[in-house]
Amino acid sequence: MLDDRKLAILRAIVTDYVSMQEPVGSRALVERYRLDVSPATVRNDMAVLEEEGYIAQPHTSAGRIPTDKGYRLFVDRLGQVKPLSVAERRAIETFMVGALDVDDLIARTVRTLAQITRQVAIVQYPMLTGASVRHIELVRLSPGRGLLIVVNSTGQVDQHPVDLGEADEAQVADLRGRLNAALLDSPASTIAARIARLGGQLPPYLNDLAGRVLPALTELSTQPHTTRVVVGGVPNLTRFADEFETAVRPVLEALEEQVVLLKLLGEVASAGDVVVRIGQENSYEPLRSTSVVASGYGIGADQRANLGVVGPTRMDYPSTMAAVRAVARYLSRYLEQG
Amino acid sequence: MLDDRKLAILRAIVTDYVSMQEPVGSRALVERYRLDVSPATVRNDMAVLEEEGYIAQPHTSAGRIPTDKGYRLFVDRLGQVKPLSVAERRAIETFMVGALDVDDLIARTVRTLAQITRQVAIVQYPMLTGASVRHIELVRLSPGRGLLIVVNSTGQVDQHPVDLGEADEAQVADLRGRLNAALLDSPASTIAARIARLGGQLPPYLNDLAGRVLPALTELSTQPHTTRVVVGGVPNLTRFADEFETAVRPVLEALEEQVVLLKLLGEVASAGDVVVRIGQENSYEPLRSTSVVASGYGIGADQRANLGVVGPTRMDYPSTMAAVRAVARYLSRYLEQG
DNA sequence: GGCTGGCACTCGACCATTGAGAGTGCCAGT
DNA sequence: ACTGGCACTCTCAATGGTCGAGTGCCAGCC
Repeated sequence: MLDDRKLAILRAIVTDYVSMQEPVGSRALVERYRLDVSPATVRNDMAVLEEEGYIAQPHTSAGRIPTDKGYRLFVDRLGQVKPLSVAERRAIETFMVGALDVDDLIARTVRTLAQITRQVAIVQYPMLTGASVRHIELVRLSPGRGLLIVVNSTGQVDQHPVDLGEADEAQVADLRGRLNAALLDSPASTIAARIARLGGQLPPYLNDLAGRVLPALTELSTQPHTTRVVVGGVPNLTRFADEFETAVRPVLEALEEQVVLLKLLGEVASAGDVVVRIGQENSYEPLRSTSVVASGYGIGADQRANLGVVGPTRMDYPSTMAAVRAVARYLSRYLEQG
Repeated sequence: MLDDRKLAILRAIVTDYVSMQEPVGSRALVERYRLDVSPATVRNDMAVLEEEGYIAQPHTSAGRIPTDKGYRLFVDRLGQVKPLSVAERRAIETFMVGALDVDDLIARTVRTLAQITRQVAIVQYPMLTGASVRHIELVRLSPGRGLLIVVNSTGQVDQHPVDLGEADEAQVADLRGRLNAALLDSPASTIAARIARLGGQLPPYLNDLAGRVLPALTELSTQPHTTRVVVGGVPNLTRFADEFETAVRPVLEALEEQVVLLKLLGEVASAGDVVVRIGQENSYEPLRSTSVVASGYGIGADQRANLGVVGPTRMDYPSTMAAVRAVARYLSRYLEQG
């Protein structure tokens, strides 16, 4: 029931509204996009599009704006691939040349993504499945309280506090030695099994301590750093100063909640390619008036970390999607090369 | 030239403007604060205060608002100590009970400070001078590139990438062993000297490598974590939605620049007590229309880390200063107790 | 049957006018 | 030295009128 012309009109409405930021009428439409029909015809088609719920009027006698449903159709069927500009491409390529370590790499990534999309960027720390354990440190901070630290071959450092129970310094040193001896240079893929095996071979006097430490170690070495996200480009939110109380505040609040961001990225970027969540489609209530564009990234097929941007529903989807995809790919490639 | 009554009027103006957020006139002043004189008298005094530059009129026939100079006088001589409310005090006490480690402690601190001041909070990572080196790890990531990691007794983990030059795995392991043997459990106060001494005792074949690693190690062990700050309470900026383009955007941009924040805190909080920078007094241009309230904190007299808040010049200085001071003290005490 | 030009209609944006109110500065009087 | 009174200024909110963009509908045309 939506013929080609109606789709073309919807595409034009989305495009125009995104770039002009104000409702678009039938006359402007035929003038700016070569539709080769009269405004009256466009109006008839727009009436149909409105009935079907793809566009809406803010008020009578104003132009139309796309609805979430309209954006969805646009993204799924109408968006044309928009290649990145030379400057954008160069920005991506430049940003990682000087990365010192993983922290720095992620910081640069989030900065770059925010810059080229001109939106708020979110990058989750990568899972480095190719990494192997380089050192395990078990520190006794005070009686009962300790800290477990795992250093892997990429230079990533993960830590987790542990309750040491009644263990004394000697027991801690004993276990630390055994852990390092048994697990050093284990690839991440086999580490869980090795930890389990080690658990059965320990002398009885270490059983209590091991029972407290080993679960944390398993968690650390199989899900390193997954719990951290980095946010950048927050100042870009000031571009929407008009809808401040309604839209910006909830977004700022969401951005301070690591847990929320992780859940958000996790839900959105399940498949390998770029995924878009538009307005109401977001399950997290305060972000119902924004869109999220995200992608998984990582080494090989095992992409379990995510990155993306958050912006207004009226965003330039083709460009944003292209940028997110490009950054995700570059980052993956960089990680593969070490 | 400023008699008591004029000072009382200035205090009343500041107090009223801060709570009401709008210019205050002579009538309202005598009504709300028991000044025991007529509005006309107040007007005369206000004329003097305006001449001296302590207050200003947004436009003719509007009330007066304090200038930066007026706030300065208020903070220096007129602000009365405002004790924290029970709820605030309890919030501070509660926030650290469950702190797992240093990261968690800092995260909780920034959250608490943002919550009770209702402003943007900034907390710098603490210098732990009482700490001793617990483990040194030197990892070779790829030929030439390496990572130096220092774990201290409080569970804090610092890392720094190093250029390993031509060194092979054996040399790296050799140096790592010597570093740990020589430096383990060194208190931070003596570590620099020990590193220097060790440098002279190394066999020649380690000279090149040591020359690359030792400077980084010295830096890490004497200035651990000082380069990191954590920001919280950003959503509070939405309370000033009116002055958006002018004030909020530059603040958001500043908050993304760790370097700027460090410099800011460093400049402000030099002495042990709470320090206030008001508007123009800030050297960093984009923050010229905001005020910074900061304090040093740390263990003993050796307070070299800082925390504070950033807010509009029209803030409640007594309350904010009390909150910053209280949080700084609690945090210091907590760190001392380990 | 689908497209088009024409037309009456609606409604928000914009502008000028106006009145109310808050606040001031000044001055004469106590 | 303080006060009451007064004329003046200026902002803010409300009012009302015009303008124009945009629509829906309809009759006519290809």
